[in-house]
Amino acid sequence: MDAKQRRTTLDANRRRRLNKIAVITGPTASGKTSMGMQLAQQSNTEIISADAFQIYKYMDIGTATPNHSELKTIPHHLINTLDPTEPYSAGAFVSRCENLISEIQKRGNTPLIVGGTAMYINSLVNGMFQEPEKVTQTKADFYEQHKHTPVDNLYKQLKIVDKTYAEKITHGDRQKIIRALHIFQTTGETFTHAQKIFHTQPQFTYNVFVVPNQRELLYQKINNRVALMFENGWVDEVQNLINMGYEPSNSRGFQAIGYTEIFNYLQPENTAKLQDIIDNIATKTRRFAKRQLTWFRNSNLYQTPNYPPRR
RNA sequence: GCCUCGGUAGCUCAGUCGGUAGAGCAGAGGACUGAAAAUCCUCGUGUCGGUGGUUCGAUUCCGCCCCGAGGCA
Repeated sequence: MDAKQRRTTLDANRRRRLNKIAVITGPTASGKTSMGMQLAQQSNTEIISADAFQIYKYMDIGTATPNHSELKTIPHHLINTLDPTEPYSAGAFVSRCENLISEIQKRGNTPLIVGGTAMYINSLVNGMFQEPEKVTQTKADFYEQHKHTPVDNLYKQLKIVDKTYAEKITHGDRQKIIRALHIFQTTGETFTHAQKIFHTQPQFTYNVFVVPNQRELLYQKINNRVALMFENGWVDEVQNLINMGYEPSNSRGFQAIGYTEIFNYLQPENTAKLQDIIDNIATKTRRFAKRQLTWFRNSNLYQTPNYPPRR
């Protein structure tokens, strides 16, 4: 390689580095939104949400969707666009997100990805298992079919067809076991192997930043924020969803922490006190944050100076 | 003042016919390839209220004291 060639390679590398798309993530209530807003002020930035539930309409308070003025100041994508009954997933996120990035760059603007759904970010940055059509189509049926099969049986089956994956997950994890079995049945490939052959490459490169935080402070912020959500009318928001015909049985949106709890609270046969519901939701949110922290801590994907703190 | 019942893990409580103790919840650690705010795995947490006595040995039995709840006055 001569000097000139070396220089062009270097330039290309530098360009690639400069072109890296920034991702801001962190546990719930860590301040991702406001940090994203601050960063976005600097140039023509458009924010893409990497969040599994802010994408739904009519679910703003409990999902901590950015408020009206924030949405007005900076263009946001993948927020308030799906009906609560519609499915959403890592794959759906990645394809939408990659399309949006291209569009934004074509406009000459800078995309900024903000969100706390670690699996979505992982999938975006590392690529993911591209589920074949036939898998998607037959999924619901297969899951329904095995709804009542004892997990032990399912796990035994999985151990026979795909020992590697069986050992990777845990014996009670019905959700993952069924998925692996279903993929084996429809594609004829073990999930372990299928993950390799159907793996998609990411279209862009990214710099992922984790908002630093301290555990105790974070838990305090969560407790305060949950209380605030109730003050801001979270119960009314859920009542409104019910009035529109949305409920846990027909809407994926209800998988977001708190919504089903409040739904149950609003049922006529409910006997629980509101304060207990609030405490319960705060606990679930803390546990969720803890899982997020585990993810950020143990993946080489996430980099922020002095992060992660051990405790 | 007297009587009764309690005081054991961060919380709610079980238990030890005397050999220094568990459950649930909270908490901690971990896994994760199209449900991921989902789903799942692992793990402890202690002056057994204080103090004296009996005993080889007391959280357990006895006395006194402190704290809480109820009752009688």
